[in-house]
Amino acid sequence: MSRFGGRVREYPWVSIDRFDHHNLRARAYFLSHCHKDHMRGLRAPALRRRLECSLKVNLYCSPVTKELLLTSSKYKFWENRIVALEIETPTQISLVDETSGEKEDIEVTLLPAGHCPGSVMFLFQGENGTVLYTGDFRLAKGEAARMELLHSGTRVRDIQSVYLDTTFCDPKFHHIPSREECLNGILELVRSWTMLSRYHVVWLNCKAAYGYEYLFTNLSEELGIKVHVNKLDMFKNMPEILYHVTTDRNTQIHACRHPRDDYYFRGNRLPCGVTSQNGTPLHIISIKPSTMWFGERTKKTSVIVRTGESSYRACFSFHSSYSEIKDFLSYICPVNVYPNVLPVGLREDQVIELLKPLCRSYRRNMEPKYKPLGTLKRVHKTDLSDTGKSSLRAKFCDQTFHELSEPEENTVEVLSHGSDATSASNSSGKKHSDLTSGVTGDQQEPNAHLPRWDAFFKCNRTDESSENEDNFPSSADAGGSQSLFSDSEGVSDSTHISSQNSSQSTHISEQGSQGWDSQMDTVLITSQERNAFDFSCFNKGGSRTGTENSRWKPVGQNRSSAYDVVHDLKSKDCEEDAETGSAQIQDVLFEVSDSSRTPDLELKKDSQSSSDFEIPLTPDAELPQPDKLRSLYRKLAAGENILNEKISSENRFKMCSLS
DNA sequence: GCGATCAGCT
DNA sequence: CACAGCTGATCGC
Repeated sequence: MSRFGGRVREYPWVSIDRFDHHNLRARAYFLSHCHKDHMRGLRAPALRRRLECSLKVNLYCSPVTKELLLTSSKYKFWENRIVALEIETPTQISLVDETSGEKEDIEVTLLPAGHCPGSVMFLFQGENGTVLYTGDFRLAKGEAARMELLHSGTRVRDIQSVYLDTTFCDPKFHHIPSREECLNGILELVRSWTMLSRYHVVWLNCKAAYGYEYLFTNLSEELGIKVHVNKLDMFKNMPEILYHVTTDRNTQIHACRHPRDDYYFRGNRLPCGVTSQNGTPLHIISIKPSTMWFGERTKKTSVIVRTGESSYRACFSFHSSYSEIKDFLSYICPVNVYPNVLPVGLREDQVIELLKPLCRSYRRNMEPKYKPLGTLKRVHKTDLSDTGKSSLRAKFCDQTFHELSEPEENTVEVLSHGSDATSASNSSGKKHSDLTSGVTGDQQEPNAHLPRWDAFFKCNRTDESSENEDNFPSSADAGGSQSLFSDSEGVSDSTHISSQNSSQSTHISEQGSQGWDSQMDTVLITSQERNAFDFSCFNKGGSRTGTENSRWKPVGQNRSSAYDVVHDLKSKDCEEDAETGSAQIQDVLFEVSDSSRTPDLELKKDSQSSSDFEIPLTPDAELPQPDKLRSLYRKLAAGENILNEKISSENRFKMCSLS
């Protein structure tokens, strides 16, 4: 939850995502997206009165956010004061003090944030420097490098301060499976269930908030089944969403809600009340999207976990993972960073310690030579529908904005909101146990001269080969190490999957003993890249940067997602389930399983499952030399066995984490 | 009666 | 397992 106070220190006349207290005096308001914790005070009488007396005060947001906001009658009084700004279109705004006539100009640019429909980040430019307020965001690695307007010419902009979504800024959320992987897992589960019969239905147990729409649209698109929701009038002007949702309860996918929906579900009833069709009782499973639940317990490849006879958890996140945050921030490399959110279980000073190494002057002090900031990775592809905007953008790019210059003697300021930097001074006490991993997260940079696995393989995939030529820390594309395992057929794939199993199943049995549903069959779904997804619902009419859907597509990935039965505590119960379909679904789901687990792979799994997300380097292990690595890669690529050359699977992980 | 705040519950 | 909400109780205006 956002604890941002509303103001950035560089531009105190604007208020963002907060509308109470001191924000009542702002000269302009900004709303990044339509979640309640970013709308505090927005419909309060105090602000309403302010609006009536100050005729020049406006609220700026994206067109989709405006649409969603005005669907609720409680915000109707804003109607004539909301200015919808197009995405990625720099706009000049005059901040006028109506009593003194004092005026200050500021330029604002909306950048897509990938958090929920209409969500944006705000890039402010003015006489006090460039400031980026991220709102809430989920951006994949390398996404910042593809945002043209974060750059000036071919270089990244000189950004003074970033006000950052730090929801998952915690090493325990180091990796969260990508949107596509999560979507894939859910898709295959829903597909498997709904195809059993027309009486097999799925309840998506989603929270009451915007952000699940792309899940609904993709399921509907892929399966041809519309999603039942309570309300859809907010999408009345968004045909790309509207088409895939319905208020007709006669459908196999439900995302409807009821105050006591859990109680309903236990009584084999959907939240909308439906329990049978034509007299035939329904077979309902629930899928609960969660991130935190996964963050603390799973590894990279488990996207779906069965938690009960007919209950599943699906990994799903609106917010960037720790590594995505690090990638984003280290690419921007601002002078200052301010966390907007306190991750659960972390203190502010701990978050700050994690972020500080990614800021500019810290890096300058640590490295002997000045490391230039990034360059634009790929020129933004202009949408055909992008009429008029490209010319605007061209005009904008012709202007000479302050080019990136060597910063003066800036000191790193990583401050808490409203505090006087007291927390910025290093408390010499004990650090969070994982803090150091944040600092060493950049360790790959000194090894830039080493051959890189992904670069090596990309040589064969010429379609995107130009993309990885620069040497950014963020250049690990679309999942880096993960794609190493899921794409290469054979040894490493099954090794990786089975490596997840032991600790996973251990954990599950713990959960089982804590009173979860009785049948604790655990299902791990390994994700496969499948790029049939459309994220257009995020920013209606807005052009998009190269989001995940425009990345490389795997060649020859024809088989559907692999499922792996990990643990079947009570196989007897499965027989009893036969009537409701649980047994059938196992047949459908688990076509790929035990055959991939050879005895020697089983032996290795323990060493690999010791840490949650990354396998740390063994302290005294020596790094392979470049020529050695090169030959290893060549052999791996050719499918040759390398095990007899002392390269255990553990070392393969190390190489993977290097690249 | 409304809003703000908090506890409790997903 | 708490992502983002809702409901209900209480208090003050």
